[in-house]
Amino acid sequence: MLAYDKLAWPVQKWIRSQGWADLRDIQTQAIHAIKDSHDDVLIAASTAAGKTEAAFLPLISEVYETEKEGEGFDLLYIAPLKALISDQASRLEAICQEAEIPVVPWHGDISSSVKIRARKHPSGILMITPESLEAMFMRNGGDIPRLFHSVRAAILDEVHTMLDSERGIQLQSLLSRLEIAIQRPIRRVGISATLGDMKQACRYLQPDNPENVQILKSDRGSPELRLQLRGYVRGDKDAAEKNISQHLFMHLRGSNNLIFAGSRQNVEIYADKLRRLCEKQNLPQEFYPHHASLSRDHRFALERRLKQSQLPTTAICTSTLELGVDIGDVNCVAQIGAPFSVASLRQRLGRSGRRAGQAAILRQYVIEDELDSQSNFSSQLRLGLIRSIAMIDLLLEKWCEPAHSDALHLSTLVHQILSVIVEKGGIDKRRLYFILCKRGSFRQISTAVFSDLLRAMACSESQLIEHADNGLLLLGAQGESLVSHYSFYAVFQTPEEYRIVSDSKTLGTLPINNMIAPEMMLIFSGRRWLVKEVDDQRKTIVVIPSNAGKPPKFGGDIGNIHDIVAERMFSILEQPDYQPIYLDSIAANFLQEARSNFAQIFANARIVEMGDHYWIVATCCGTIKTTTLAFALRNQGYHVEIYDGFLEVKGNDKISPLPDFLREIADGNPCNLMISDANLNREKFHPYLTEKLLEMDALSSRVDEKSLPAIAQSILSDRAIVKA
DNA sequence: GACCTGCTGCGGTCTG
Repeated sequence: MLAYDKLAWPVQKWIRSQGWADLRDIQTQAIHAIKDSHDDVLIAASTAAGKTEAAFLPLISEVYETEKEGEGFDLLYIAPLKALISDQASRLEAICQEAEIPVVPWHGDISSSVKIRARKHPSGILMITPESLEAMFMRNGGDIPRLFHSVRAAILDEVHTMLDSERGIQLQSLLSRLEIAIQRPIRRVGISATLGDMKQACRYLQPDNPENVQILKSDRGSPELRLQLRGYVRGDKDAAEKNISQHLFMHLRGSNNLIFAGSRQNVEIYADKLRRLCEKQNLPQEFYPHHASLSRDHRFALERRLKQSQLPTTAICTSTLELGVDIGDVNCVAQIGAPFSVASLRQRLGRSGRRAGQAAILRQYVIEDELDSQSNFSSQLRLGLIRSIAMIDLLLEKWCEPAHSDALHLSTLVHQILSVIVEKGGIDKRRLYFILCKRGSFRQISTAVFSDLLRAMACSESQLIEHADNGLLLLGAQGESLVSHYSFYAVFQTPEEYRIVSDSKTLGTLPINNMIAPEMMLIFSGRRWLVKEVDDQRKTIVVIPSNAGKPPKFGGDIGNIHDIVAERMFSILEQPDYQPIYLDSIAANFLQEARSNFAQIFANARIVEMGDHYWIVATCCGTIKTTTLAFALRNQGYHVEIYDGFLEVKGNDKISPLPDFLREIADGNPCNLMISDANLNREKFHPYLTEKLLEMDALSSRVDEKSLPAIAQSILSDRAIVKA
């Protein structure tokens, strides 16, 4: 039977009205998989391959063909963005109109009257955010079975954003709570364009039976890729930025494009330069900035202008335009500076070349320092360029990062405990453990850790929960106050601002979303500082001006470079014969310099003594493992700076030479990995945990203790060969 | 050496 024939007639009618010549490959696959089995399904296909329709055409057909008893929603669609929900809702409405199936978008911008009506007569497709679903559990917990008993499937869009993120764990927990509430399993349908590890996504969708998830893949329709990587020397003042802007202006003007500038500040810098170039030539404006600090109206107007395609438009943006809502086809994607992950590079590139016969175009710009005798070794190795090449090559090989997935997520567990207590109005400890840990998304949590956590939540400083005489867990005073505010539903932290103080003067504020500890360097207000003290109570960081000479390498969040990317960077540095064809002459020259400097500095070794008590170490690992080693060294008294796959280490007379200490680590001697005075309060509910629980959480997510001896061994081996 | 995401219920005022 043809896939088309398996669809209900109103759906067939809609397809005919679209004038489609054929169903796409992924849609055919999905129709067969969904209609012929009850399996969970993972739909993985490139952007604009018709994934949403692939999931919904057969599911809407099923809803249409099935006689339902009583009221209740038929399908549950969950997406990470409000804009995505609104966008998809209007597309689905057209399909559902003929079948008379209601489409109900439900998020913070939807009026309460619509929600009240839908709650009164639930039916059709509920399209909701994780946070709004959380709110439903907490405000109308008793109503959950009536609303959801008839749900046929849960469709999770952009599922890659959920894997092992706080929101993802929250959503997984909500889905398992939903299944417990309606006393039966719910079929899962995941949708994504950017999955590094299909098996991991299957485990996310169905932790009990990952092998029963049908994986549907389609590469068809991935366009030809044209790419160029251009190198620029930093030069005086903003010479490089000026030259890049001029190049962008020349090549992008007159069409729709996206420029990913890397940070909000860079977005403003390039938007300003491009705007002035338009003004200078008396041309109408077509370059506009887009990032999260700009007003909603401004962002929305720009998105609409891009989508309507009437006027040529280029958005200079941060990751705001990387995901989700359809902004139409884009001629070219420019990336300034090395991206942070291959996954996000792939997602960005997916915005270009979506029309048949059109190529996707990537323009990568890299700025490197001018070298002199004082140059830092990271400049000498051209690490920005090397990382860009590594990422582009991995992109071409269709690889992207899998998520890190051993984290305990204790902050999110605190959130879910409070939410279940509210939903049930009080609950027995064993039942709570069953719902959240045994059956839910917190399966790594032992009963002992769970008890510790409950104790921390009940203690006099926290007062999140309390034990009633009948053994039930209830909300405590602080818990009551937290859950009564609407800011509770989101599980992720909006970064806190710490005041930066030097010489008892406030320099300004800095969002803290990384571990800041004494002896770390940070850049602030264009100057270099050394952190002397971190006061979590007063939210202040006391700094003093740091020594000139070495550029500080800490400021902002450290991006998580994956091990595979770091390994590829070393193989690019070590293989003189490999010459990517997409480099311009300056970039090719940078690469040559990088290789000759690498050979000169390291000369086949992995650890190099640069002077008295001063070493450079090539860890050849990604950020987590490199950071793990850095913590072990810092706790031993070394001063350590972290780079991509490298450490710069300074010792002193009182501690042993670095190779000796590495030998101890290689022999498996235990190391102290935690910095007791580091800021471990990173997530929303961390302030309610004990020191011990915080350390456990950080160890599970931020470092990789197990790999430490192996890293030390490979560094110490005479000639450690990096695999290509 | 970074970015992004989300939010209820109720009471007040205004409009037709």
